[in-house]
Amino acid sequence: MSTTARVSASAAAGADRGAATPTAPDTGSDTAHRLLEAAAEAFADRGFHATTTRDIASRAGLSPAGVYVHFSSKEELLYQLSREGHEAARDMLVHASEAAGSPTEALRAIMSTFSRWHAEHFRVARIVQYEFGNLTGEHRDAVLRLRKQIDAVVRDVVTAGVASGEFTVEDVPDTTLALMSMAVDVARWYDPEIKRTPAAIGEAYADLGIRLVTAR
Amino acid sequence: MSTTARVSASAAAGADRGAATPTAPDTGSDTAHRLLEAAAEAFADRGFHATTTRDIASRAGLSPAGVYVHFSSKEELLYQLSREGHEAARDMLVHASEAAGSPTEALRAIMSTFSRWHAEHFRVARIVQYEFGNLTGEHRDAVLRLRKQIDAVVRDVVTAGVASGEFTVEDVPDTTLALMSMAVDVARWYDPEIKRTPAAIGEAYADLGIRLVTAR
DNA sequence: GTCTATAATCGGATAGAC
DNA sequence: GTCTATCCGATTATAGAC
Repeated sequence: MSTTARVSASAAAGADRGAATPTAPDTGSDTAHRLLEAAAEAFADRGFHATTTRDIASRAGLSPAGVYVHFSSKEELLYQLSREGHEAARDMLVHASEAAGSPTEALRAIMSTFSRWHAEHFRVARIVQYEFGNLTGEHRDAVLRLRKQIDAVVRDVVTAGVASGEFTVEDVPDTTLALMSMAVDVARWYDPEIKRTPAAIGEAYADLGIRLVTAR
Repeated sequence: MSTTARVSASAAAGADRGAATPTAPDTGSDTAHRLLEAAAEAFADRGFHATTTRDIASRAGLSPAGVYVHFSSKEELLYQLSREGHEAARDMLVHASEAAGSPTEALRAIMSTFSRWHAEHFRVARIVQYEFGNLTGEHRDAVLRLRKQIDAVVRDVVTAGVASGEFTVEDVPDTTLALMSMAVDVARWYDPEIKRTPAAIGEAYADLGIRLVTAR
């Protein structure tokens, strides 16, 4: 389904998954993983700036100083979470798109996958969508590149559907944005207490996505 | 257009607009207005927690202590902005809905008004949509009531359209939420630098809204 | 690799002069 | 109603013992 901005899922996943480089943060260890989980919960619930490193440390069962053995700063924790979240979302969309036999199937797969992910992983999704602005320098640039890849996957499907005559849209980039808005906003309102399951949300949004690209 | 949750715009607007009560914050004066504008800019750009009262004060041309003559706390500033923003959005939607002659017209008016507002007033809109969780106690309750009124206005239009046979939807509350998601998310991605005008966004989203409630 | 202790700074809010 | 000065708790990050 992808054209101009084709993203190979395997290549993208492999690029930064070699033997750990010596300077890279210690994201592999058990404790680092606990810290990432603690930070994800805190950032999603209270926001990046409202979260203290003490809060993260204590949720992970460490002293305040323990954080800095594994991550050089609070922003480094945010970056790891944001990057991994963006990569997971992108890879899911690439696979959904590639497995589909038509633009209609691809759009259904993309909308159900993407909106379901925003419900199921709503904490990471909130960090991905709403804490991007707290990244600094190169981290911000790196994540921005991932965001552009994600956008391209969806846009390419819409473009292909218009080309095949399956879709009728006023404007491809604008429609792409509206499709993504529906799925992204799931992270804002989703609450694990509600009755609707992430899977049901995904099915509903697949239908709504098709409606958005279909003229009366 | 409204039924179960009818909200009279005039009554709602008048309720809290009498002569200023002695205990109420000084939202009428020039300086208070400058502070609100300064806070709106800062909260929207950097978030509530990342904004310092010193930042707000200096943007308004005051010393750090000057803020507290007009507002009792940083949260009080957030509350005024959030409440006024919610009231403005609600009143616009009520008027759009009441002025329309059919559910189709009402939905077009609601979607174009609401999405245009999220672009034109994207700073206040971001505060309304993303800083709600930083309100405390009664402030939070009061704004939650406004949010329910806003939801009811849109839901009533969808319900009326289904009743008249103009709309075909799977589920009224779920479709209402998806409609609002598209408009709300405008506040996240809108940037005054882009070429699309708020009015054009409003027109496009009126069309997309109709598509969402129309079966093939 | 984790801790205790602490440096260095910041931030919300107040006191009291003008 | 605004200012200067300041209180005082909180916060990120580091030093150095174990």
